[in-house]
Amino acid sequence: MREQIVDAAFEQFHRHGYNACGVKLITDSAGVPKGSFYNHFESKEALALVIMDRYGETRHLDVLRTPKTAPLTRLRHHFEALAQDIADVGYERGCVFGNFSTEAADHIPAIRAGVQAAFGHWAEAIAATLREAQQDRSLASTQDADTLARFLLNAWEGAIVGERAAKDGASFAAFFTIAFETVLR
Amino acid sequence: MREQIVDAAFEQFHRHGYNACGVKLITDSAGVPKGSFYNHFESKEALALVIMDRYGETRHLDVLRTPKTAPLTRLRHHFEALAQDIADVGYERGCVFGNFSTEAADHIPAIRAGVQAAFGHWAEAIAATLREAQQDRSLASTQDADTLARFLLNAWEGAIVGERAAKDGASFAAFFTIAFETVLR
DNA sequence: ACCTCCAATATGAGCGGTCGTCTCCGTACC
DNA sequence: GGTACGGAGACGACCGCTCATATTGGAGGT
Repeated sequence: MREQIVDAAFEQFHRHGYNACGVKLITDSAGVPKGSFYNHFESKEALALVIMDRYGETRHLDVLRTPKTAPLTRLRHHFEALAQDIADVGYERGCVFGNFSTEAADHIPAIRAGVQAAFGHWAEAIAATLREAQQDRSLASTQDADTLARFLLNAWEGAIVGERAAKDGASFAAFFTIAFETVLR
Repeated sequence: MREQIVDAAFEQFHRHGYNACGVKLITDSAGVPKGSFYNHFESKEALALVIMDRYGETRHLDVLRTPKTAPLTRLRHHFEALAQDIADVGYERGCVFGNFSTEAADHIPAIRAGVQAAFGHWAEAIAATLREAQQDRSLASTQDADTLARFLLNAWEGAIVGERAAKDGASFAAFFTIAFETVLR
């Protein structure tokens, strides 16, 4: 039953964000009674932290570590997988980390810490890939890998924000064009 | 009194976003009774549209049109002004457009349309500046100016998302470094 | 094999509070 | 006298959360 709640919360937090997603919405879509929620989670906030961990495991970070593929190709595949996930649902939901950062980071310290850690791990995985590319000369840029990684991650999150308003794929297309043809060369 | 409500809503929407900002919070911080709200606005949603217009006028787009300054310098001043606004309040609030896009674009069509239009005007102002720079050869990049503009705008919005979690200025710094040293050259 | 008992979980009613919105009446001004 | 606004309060719905009451399942004793 706990697993049903987590599965449903994963979907609903992803779709509606933190504030617009009530406990009742989660339990209803999980098919469990509302009263059962607090048998398994201390609070909605605590559930959100669990969901962030779970969500992090689906961010295709494994693609960045695929052996025998060129680093920049892996990076492209990484973002393509993320883009496909969002395009598949008609650009109708954002990134859980971005949602939580925008909605809750300012007034819920634990959520802010969770988002910060998630972005940190993600940026580090990208930076490691970029360092590989710099070492094998496939990336000529001498910009600091951590700075590049943070910039790319943020540019991606912003592309999601833009796509949620436009829903036409243009922001994602601009990201791939500029990131891989100009930033990463 | 209408003006008081608009001023307060400008501040509160900016700080808390759409969902976490109630009508009572707005009227309280405006110092007007809650009952007066609907004498001046059809709904909270209608107020949000007014606020988006007002907010657009404070986005320092005028800086992009300052005469006798090099186009890329104007662009840098534009983003520096935006960054200063956010740094001044301890990175404790986002961009109204980004907030609304994340929180409300999916389920409130009028808000989505407003955000889309706002991002469109903003991107066009940046693109015009970039075209100027391409024509006077201060920008060597042959990438399409509209694509570049959309990418930069989204990268900026993403930097705000990252900064709201980290609050250390690193995302803004990465934006200025990569955008002006790598993307725009 | 069977009963007893206890801890853990299931469950929905309901807590105090807030949500966006509306009603109603008093007042002010043309 | 009519229209527009000021302002108190309350509407039904929902918020996150609690609690008293069922229901369950397995351990321990005989």
